[in-house]
Amino acid sequence: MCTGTLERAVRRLSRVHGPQHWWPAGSPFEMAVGALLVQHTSWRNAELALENLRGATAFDAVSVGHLSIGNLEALVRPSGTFRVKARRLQALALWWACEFESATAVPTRDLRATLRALHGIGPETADCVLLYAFSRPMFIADAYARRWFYRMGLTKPDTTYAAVQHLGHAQLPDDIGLLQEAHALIVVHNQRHCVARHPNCEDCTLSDTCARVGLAV
DNA sequence: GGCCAGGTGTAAA
DNA sequence: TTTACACATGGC
Repeated sequence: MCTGTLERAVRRLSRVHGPQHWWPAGSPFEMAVGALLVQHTSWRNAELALENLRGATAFDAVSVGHLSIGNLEALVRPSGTFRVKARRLQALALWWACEFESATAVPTRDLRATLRALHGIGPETADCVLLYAFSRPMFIADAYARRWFYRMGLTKPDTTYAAVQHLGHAQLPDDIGLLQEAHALIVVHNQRHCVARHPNCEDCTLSDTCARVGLAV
């Protein structure tokens, strides 16, 4: 693949779908909580839980971290897997309350390892927190990015998260804004195409717009 | 009623 | 090391 091809593809996504401006939040902590609550659910459901937290607390790490598990479960319930997420959220909030200030000075690689060591923070959530809450240049190699890379002929179906991420970093500049938009655009692009849900469906076709500009889905 | 949505941890093979 | 499964709500 020629250097710049992927960057051009991302810019085409931006022209087709428009600027996304993820992640809507009032603070880095709120962004991190959003990344946790959106795990395996829609943003709509995560937002319902975020609204509950805004209504019940000042939405800072100390007050959220000191809520009981029972209270947290009730508040995050709309985001699904609420018993699991309540515990993950408590762990994140308690860490954040103690470590956020010093974490801002920690090198990205080390900070990622620290986040990954927290309960319930896997590779994708860690990278979302790094990219949106800590403004670190991370390419998020989620399922959508992996499918998109595969459909562009860049990877195989079983290419690992780490390998897709490495390719993303190799082909895209360390531009925070571009990487933030790239993640959002890749998600939106996939969600707007039937083929994303039915990869083997003969009836699924690209939208006229995307086909015209040569975008893979 | 079934499928899908901005994953992760755990346990068995 | 890989695979299977549990976790669970809300919209369509």
